[in-house]
Amino acid sequence: MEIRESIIRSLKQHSLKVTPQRIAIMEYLSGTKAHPTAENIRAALEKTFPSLSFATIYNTLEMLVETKLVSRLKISEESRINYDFFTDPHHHFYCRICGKVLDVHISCDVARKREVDGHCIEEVHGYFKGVCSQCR
Amino acid sequence: MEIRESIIRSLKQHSLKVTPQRIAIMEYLSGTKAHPTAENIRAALEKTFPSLSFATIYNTLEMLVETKLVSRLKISEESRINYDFFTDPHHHFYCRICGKVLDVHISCDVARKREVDGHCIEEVHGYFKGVCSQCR
DNA sequence: CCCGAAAATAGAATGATTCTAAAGCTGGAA
DNA sequence: TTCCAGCTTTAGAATCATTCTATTTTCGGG
Repeated sequence: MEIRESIIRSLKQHSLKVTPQRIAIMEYLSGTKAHPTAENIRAALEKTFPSLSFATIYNTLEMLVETKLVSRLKISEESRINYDFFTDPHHHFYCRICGKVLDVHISCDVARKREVDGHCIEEVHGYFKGVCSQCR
Repeated sequence: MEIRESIIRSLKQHSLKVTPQRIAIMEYLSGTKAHPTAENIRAALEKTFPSLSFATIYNTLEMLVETKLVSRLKISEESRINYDFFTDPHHHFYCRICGKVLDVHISCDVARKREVDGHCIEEVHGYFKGVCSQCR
């Protein structure tokens, strides 16, 4: 399988061990647009990995954030972190009715800046909050 | 005093009781550019209010957020909330070295949008992360 | 000045995330 | 192929910012 192979390749590139848990978490993240939380990941994988622990999930996510494959979204009002398999830079929308986190398709000059007020920018998060088109 | 009067006025406008704790928290917030956390507020006011509890601080902050006088920033990497006495809409910068949250002075068209992808926007947060001018 | 309602307090509870110690894998070397 | 050191996983405990609870105190209209 295509995706599985590229996941294994990217683990090896960073000299990280290839484990079924890591592959499953990465496959799940890369295959969804839902910006899952750690709990979502556990729920999604509990059939195939009944003993998958939060420690493993958080360790894997930490590793993915370090290697810039995934970014952490602190957008929800529920004090949970949503994880986004990083493709192109884009902004996000949080619906206060249904709680979903959605990608926003918009061109943003500001997000492309490499510095502001003399500060060096390494990361940009654009968060919109309100009511999504479905919940209106 | 000017500021104290306007604080009292805005509490009365929302038919909220005027208490010394509320005034102190609001005065402190409106007088700083540091985007304090609940803990920062407690530390700043412990001399004048030795028994000020977190419940009071969080209740007051909740009330200020409800009345749109203050906004919650989830920008730091330390899982704490920074509070911003709301004046004009503006973006924020988080320095991963010193941990400070700074105002960003930049004009942003995207932040003025009232909807994206059919979603109704009620709130916008622009978060930049990196190394601030002092820490560079 | 009184009194009911709202607010403040101390301390317990919550809940997402992180840590810990022990057991289980992974993958390079022999 | 087997071995083994070290990295990973696991269950469960710990952490810690925030929220809740029960009680006491304060506010402010009458």
